[in-house]
Amino acid sequence: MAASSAPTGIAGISLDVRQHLTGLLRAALASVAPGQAYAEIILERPKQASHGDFASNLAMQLARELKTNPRQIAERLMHELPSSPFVAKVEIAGAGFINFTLTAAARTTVVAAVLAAGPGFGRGAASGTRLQVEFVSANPTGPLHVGHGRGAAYGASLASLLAFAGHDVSREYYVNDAGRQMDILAVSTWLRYLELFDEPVPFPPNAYQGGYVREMAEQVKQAHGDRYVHPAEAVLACLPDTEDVDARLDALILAGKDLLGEDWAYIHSHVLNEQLTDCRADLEEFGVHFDAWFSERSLYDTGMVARAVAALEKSGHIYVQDGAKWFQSTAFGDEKDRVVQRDNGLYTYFASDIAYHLNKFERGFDKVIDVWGADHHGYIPRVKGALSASGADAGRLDVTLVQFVSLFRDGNKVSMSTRSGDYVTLRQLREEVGNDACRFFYMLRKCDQALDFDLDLAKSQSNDNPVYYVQYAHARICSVLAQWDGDQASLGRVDLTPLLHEREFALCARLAEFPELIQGAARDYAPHALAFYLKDLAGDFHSWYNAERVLVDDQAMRLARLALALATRQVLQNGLSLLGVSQPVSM
RNA sequence: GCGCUCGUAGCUCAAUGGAUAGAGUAUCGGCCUCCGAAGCCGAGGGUUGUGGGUUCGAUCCCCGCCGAGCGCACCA
Repeated sequence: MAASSAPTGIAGISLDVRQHLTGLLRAALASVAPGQAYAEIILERPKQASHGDFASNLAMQLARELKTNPRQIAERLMHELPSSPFVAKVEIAGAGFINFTLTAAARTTVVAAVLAAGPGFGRGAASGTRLQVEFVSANPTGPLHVGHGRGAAYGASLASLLAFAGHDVSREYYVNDAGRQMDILAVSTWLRYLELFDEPVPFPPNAYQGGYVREMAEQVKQAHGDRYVHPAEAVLACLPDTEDVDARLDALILAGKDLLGEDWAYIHSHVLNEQLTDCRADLEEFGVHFDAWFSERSLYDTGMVARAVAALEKSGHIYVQDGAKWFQSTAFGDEKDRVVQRDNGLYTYFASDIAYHLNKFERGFDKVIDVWGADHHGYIPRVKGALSASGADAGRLDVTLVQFVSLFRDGNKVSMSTRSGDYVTLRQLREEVGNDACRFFYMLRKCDQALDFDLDLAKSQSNDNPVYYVQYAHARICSVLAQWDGDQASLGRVDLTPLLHEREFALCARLAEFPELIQGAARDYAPHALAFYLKDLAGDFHSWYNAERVLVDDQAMRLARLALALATRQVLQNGLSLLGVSQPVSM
């Protein structure tokens, strides 16, 4: 067993103590029930300290097959367990659990392991799998709002988590720079610009209302004077005689393209650049970084959209009806078939999205993860269907839905309409609550849970925000280390046997849990689990720190406790940095 | 109407099919001549929406019902 092959004693066992115990159980199993020798052996960490460090439900799982009382099976398994220098006690409890209690040395050795690995403690072995996480991908038609903020915090933390767990991760933002929405933003800006020259055209209710549109119009005026001015009458003359607001808006876009000619492209690209630059800066300040910004328009420019549709056509998944081309997504479980090319010849957003996802797959990712707003859930069957129809493995696409954020101010739900420009931006939220609190707060609920965000509460009670609780633990450790003023590097080699209190064992157990927590949270795409873990870790630390003094006179005791504090700080740092939350030395 | 995501303490939220369902907050009671009280210790607070099923065991898996949010475009 590991014990005999580890001459340095038990220093190396902490990371695979689970494996070690599994080996013991496997040996006992082979003796008790040879026919079940390959049954899965599960070891979990009991929630209650009195249940030991690890528990196995093996006996209960075998009960049915062996037609025997679980507790009897457990007794026999326990009797056949090989002895181990790491196991202090084995007990049968409850319905038939086998509970293992480790020796003191086995429980505290994690401290040395943490200090030896440092920032790498908890990092998974390289898996060799390439993942892509695409998130935010908001239309660059206005400032990011608090809903985007949740997607940004979730996606960024998820990507960091997956990378730390051992995967090769690429973070991507899909820029919708080719659609009608961008045209609407361009024409909105142009109309505001015309107003500045006293050529007022009634501003459409379904155009972008936000103040940033007026600001962009002002910028254009400053930079180019009256170059883009046309008489209001000329614009109005293009309007159709209809009450249909969408038709009127489309007519305005056409009027802009006709009257401005080549200059339309300038307005269009100017507003795009303005919004994209702002979005990028906003996210950077939020600690959210991307490896790639993928342009939707590039899919058209390179002919990939046309090729994707043509391929589907060739494989017989497209039919023509009412002048439009339809993808037969019902053949893949969708509710209805979907248009990929309109009767006017223009491709739909769906068409470019097919091309985009095929492109992702062509880039060789083993797994493509899309983080979408929950309102896009109906979109999943058609995208997966299109991938399947194109001969791709739709199972390589995982879509994670992030539920809505409802904002409350003064007890009232804040209406959130991008079009009306009436919403709280991510930037405003960050300024009110702070980046750290924002990032952590977003992570305190799993993504498929709707979030009620009370602005007043978040603001007035920011001191009660859990992020401070975790950061405070970090600052306290920094403080005590500073007062000790010794060589921290030497703490990695100290004798840990003075650590004997239950609170010290509990803290050690929490530290030892970190690597498997990382793996589990990465597997489940659940960065919130890390936030909850850090809260628990900080709690275990505060509880211990309040009960036991670190800087005691006894040299051996002092060093052992300093080592435990330093190891705790290391794991706090590793975890907080994955969530994009700072680790202040003092607060 | 159909589909997706949900329903857990007064409130905000956790819980790889496991043991007495946990934290925070709020309420109540304790702890600073002592390394940071943004902290700690303790108390009360629950028919996990509801009715069935699966099994040694269900908050978790399956079905019905009730309720909430979202979606059901030749918009993105």
